[in-house]
Amino acid sequence: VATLSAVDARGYDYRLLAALTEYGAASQATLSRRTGIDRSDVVATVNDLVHHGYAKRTVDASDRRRNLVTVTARGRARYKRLDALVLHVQDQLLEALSASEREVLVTLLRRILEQPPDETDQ
Amino acid sequence: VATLSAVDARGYDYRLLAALTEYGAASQATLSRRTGIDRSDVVATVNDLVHHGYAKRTVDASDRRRNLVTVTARGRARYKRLDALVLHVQDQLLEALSASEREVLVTLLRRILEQPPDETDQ
DNA sequence: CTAATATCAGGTGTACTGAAATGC
DNA sequence: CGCATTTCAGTAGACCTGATATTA
Repeated sequence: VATLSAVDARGYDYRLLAALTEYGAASQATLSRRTGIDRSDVVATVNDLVHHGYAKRTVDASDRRRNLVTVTARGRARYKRLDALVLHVQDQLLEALSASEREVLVTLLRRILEQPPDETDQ
Repeated sequence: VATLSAVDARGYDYRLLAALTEYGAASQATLSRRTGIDRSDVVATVNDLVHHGYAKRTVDASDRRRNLVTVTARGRARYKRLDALVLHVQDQLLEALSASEREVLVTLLRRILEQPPDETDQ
């Protein structure tokens, strides 16, 4: 987090750029679903990415409601830079754990996250 | 988090009440250090606790800079209620893990947290 | 004078809600 | 018509940065 702000980026930027370069161009609603970022926040973040030249916004010809968001070459370079930073931070954070311990940790956390949400409140 | 808001409490309330009932009365600066909550936010949260009758604020006679914060009987009852809620939520969250798995998880996370912070930035 | 304390005013990133306009 | 998409305006809690006044 602090590392991202040092290069003037936020979590939303990184997550959107990651979705764009890993999964390809998509409409904003699709990006929202892929990243878990709220639609409203996708709008603001894409505004920012476009403004910095990291992405392009074009109307989808086959469905003119949609804005197709495409990553630019600059955006891809930006993502590579951010991703390297994030990986480096993760490595530092997990340096107290061995490789097999990290696997155990990920497995346990995944089990928690993949738990069906509780529906007791009704 | 959502559970706390259902009873009109926030994380800061819970953490301060916990520190007060577990460690006893203290000055606001001490509470800040014990809970990791910023001094500014301690002020606002104590305001709220006092307003609801969960805590008392009195000037420390031996050092008049200090405000001694004391938990009231109401505050202790409040904490018991919140603590029960939190424990229940934790249990739900971790229900996918066995008791020994939970121990492993806690051990791994503790190792990460007890890591000396990185001082690469100079 | 230096240091600690309490307080206030404000800013930021994350997350969400509600409503409007447009197009399928 | 219902439905999806985009956009804007606003709210909320967590977290943090100063600056100020008081007292040790």
